[in-house]
Amino acid sequence: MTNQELAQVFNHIAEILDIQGENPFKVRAYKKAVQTLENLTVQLSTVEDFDKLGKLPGIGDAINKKIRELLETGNLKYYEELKKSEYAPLVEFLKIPGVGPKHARLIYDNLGINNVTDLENAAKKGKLRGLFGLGEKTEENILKGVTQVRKYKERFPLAFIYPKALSLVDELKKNKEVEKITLAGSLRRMKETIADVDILVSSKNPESISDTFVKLPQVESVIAKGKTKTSILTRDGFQSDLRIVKPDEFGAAQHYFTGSKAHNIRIRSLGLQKKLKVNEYGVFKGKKRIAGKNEQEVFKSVGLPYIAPELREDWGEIEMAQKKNLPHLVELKDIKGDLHVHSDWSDGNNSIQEMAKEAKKRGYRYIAICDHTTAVGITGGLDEKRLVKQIDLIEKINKNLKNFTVLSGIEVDIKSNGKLDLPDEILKELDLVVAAVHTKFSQTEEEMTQRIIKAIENPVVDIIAHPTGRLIGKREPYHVDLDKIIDCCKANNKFLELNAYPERLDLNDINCRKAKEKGVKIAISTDAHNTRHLLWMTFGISTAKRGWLEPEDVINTLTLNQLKKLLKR
DNA sequence: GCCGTTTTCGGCCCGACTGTTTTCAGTCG
Repeated sequence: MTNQELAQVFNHIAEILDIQGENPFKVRAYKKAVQTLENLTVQLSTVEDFDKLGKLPGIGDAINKKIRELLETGNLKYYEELKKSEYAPLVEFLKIPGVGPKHARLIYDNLGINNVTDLENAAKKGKLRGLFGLGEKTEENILKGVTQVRKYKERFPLAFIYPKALSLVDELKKNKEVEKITLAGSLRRMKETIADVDILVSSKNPESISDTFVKLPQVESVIAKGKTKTSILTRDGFQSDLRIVKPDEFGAAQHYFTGSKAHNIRIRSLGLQKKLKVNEYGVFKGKKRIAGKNEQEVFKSVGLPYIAPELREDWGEIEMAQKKNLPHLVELKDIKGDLHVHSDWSDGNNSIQEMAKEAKKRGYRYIAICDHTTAVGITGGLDEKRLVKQIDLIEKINKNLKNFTVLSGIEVDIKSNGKLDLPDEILKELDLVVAAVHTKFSQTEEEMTQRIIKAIENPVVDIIAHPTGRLIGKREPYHVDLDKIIDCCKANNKFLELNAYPERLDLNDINCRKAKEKGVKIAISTDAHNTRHLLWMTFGISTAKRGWLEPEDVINTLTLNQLKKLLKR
């Protein structure tokens, strides 16, 4: 049972308890445990005695015991009983915006409705109005909500949302009453998927900003509109929340609105210990406001240095900040090259020269052309003959380049038996060998793990590309024991890729951190198939930051000479 | 259910908006 599956169980428990009307703090305790489980860098199922990991935040005796039962038996009696509760089916209602545990319970207790279809019919027939606290408007909202859930139930990939969010910001900036403006929420923290776009504005004329916002061309409908808080649904199907504060409140609001929720709760608790109240308007000692103009002030008031948005998940950053031991995160400016890009020799759209020119323009010093091999089944995958020709061409291209080097690389396929798609003799001639799994994803964990280990143990291989094979929202990772893969890389002095291709982001944040903890270095590569894709490095960097990576953890922060030395070529 | 340099009991982050109400509960982030 994976951490994620454990988390799902406890989340389900929390929701059922919530509807049953349990002590809200008990519900919150379970949700806190869910957070902890989702953010762990270790798979609990692989740890012999997880008490040795030290105290896990929010997991006390009771939940600890339940986790053990789940891991040992695959079952939890308490949970099985809870699922038999007549209220259990109502958790479906919680997905509908505007419907929470109280309304779910109210509707069931009075009308006996326990599924979304019946709920929809009842709302259409006007049967909900008249229940205590429910009226005509609530019925309308439930109907809208049901449609919305069916239409847009997923989160959106970061790279899909990011440019659309920036364009909302650009539109808002046209209103001259905007003083400062920033993205906030999970988008500022650069999570790999985004549910909604949070925007924060400071202005002396909030109403004017709200008015502009609801009239933007992107607006499909207005969800809520107030003086300082307004929400819309965009035509692209995501929600965007706007918050407007006074100029000197901007920092406090920015911190509050960036989250995460768990991080904010910790900061507020730290504040409370110092008898301070922290909210979106500032930090207060009694009635006196002592901070809030910028985020640095807010952190300082609770005794912490500035914490980068990408770290604000309450997965250890507060403790590290208290010890003045925060990582110096890798930045885009540290990157000296891209170690996995394609050209028109395989399925890329641009020539080697064009890719090199664009990379140089970005300030890089090198780029590795890593086209596919034939096994991938992509037209134009390189066989031995063409690879030899490409090596020659790259040599010629390099003679005409100043302060920039094109490396001869390959994205060689790891066949299902762990052998590579090209002979070692030719691979040895290259500057860089990136190996990747593209076929037979259905292998067992044992088979897949051995397959990749065999590749890592092959002396010609340098980097394992997109190590888990997942496609965000489309394909789950293949079954692989990543701990063994990481250990094997460490033992053989090999590297793992953080593939910045927006739907991959593979390794993800948590696994990057795991690799770092075990001392395995990472190559952040775009897997670009045309010159525009080189821009995706931004998302690679943000994922790396979320994985706590520092420049020294990333091999493409090295100069060409340092890199060559590391690759022993 | 969790947690503790005020506490092993008694707290648990905080505020805006909506819809339904005549002062507030529910929901959301």
